Amino acid sequence: MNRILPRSFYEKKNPVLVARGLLGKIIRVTRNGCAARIVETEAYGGSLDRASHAWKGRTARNESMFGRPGTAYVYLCYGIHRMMNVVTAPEGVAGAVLIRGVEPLEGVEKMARRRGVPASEFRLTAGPGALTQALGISMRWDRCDLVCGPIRIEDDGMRIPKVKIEEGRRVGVSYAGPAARFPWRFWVRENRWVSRARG
DNA sequence: CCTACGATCTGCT
DNA sequence: GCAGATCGTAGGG
Repeated sequence: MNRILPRSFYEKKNPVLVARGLLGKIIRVTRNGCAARIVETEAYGGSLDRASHAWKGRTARNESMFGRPGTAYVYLCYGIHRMMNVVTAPEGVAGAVLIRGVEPLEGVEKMARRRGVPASEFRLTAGPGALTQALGISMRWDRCDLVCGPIRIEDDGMRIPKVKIEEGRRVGVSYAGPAARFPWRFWVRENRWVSRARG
């Protein structure tokens, strides 16, 4: 049986550790029966990370980033795409991990219908905006609990060997000065469902 | 009130 | 490689 990741998993002070640790874990939307394995993540920090929404401080938009570890931060990007993050820092401190790519496991036909592309295609769940659409994650799930809420992150015992984890620069944050070069993006080497093959 | 813009994706060149 | 889609947020007047 799969084990739901405990709150302690998310309470590490460094989002980079959680970003690495989430590779190979399973995200499950209990309501619609869809599940997928996480193969690509990015870590985001607080006031010291210019690429982070929390860089300028606490606002109504990024409020959930300061919330309880093990909850979701879902936001709208470019007016079109929903982005799914896992809050990782202690309450009151900003820190999150963006889920950027997942490998479909269950409910694949539902995912294909939501996306409007064949289930066999790479586009089904590669990319942060694509995977939220595939899994049916909307703004309603902002701030929801990932330990006992409608979205869960599980461990089925699979381990990604260290040599199969690659790291590189985060995507789409070139405006962020030195922070743009932080190697805070992680993905599973040669996995088909990684949004971009290299960093 | 008004404006600029973004942790993206797609389709076309 | 590039433009367009599309809208909530934040900051300025």
